[in-house]
Amino acid sequence: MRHWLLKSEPDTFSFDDLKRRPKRTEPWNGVRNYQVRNFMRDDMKPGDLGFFYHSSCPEPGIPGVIEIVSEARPDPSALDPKSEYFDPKSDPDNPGWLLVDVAWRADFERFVALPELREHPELAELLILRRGNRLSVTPLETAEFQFICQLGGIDPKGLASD
DNA sequence: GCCAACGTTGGC
DNA sequence: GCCAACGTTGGC
Repeated sequence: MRHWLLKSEPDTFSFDDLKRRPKRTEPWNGVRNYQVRNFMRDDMKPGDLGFFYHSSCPEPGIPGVIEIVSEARPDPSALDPKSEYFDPKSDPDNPGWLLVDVAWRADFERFVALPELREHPELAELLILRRGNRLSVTPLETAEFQFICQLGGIDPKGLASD
């Protein structure tokens, strides 16, 4: 199983918004970066666990755990002229942009803020902490995933057995 | 609001 | 294919 960190601006779509969705699931649309598209297409699998990350907000950090619940599939917003994610160059017969469905999985007992992530040598390689990192989806090592779960006050083994 | 970093665009 | 200009991201 792979692990992922998905950024979202909470003013636009927060972890609580995800939790309130029907089936607590949301299509992760609007990805318009090829590297992230390729992660979704080639590496993400249903059952993968990851974190929701709040960015561009007063308190950036991780509120909890999400699960990837679909294979990659075409992102309809790329073809919708009314969508803010509309891509006029998209071809309906050859969808270039993809999405996966993402489900709420668990709240952290404690919110793990960005400065706390930076404190730990175990997380030094975390892509999200790299200066200038702009990818909205980044992979995590299993050890990093488990470590951050513990910072959040939950047992990663409890997630695996489900 | 500032600014560093990086992806994309487009002229050549 | 190069690369400068431009736009966006995101922490501070």
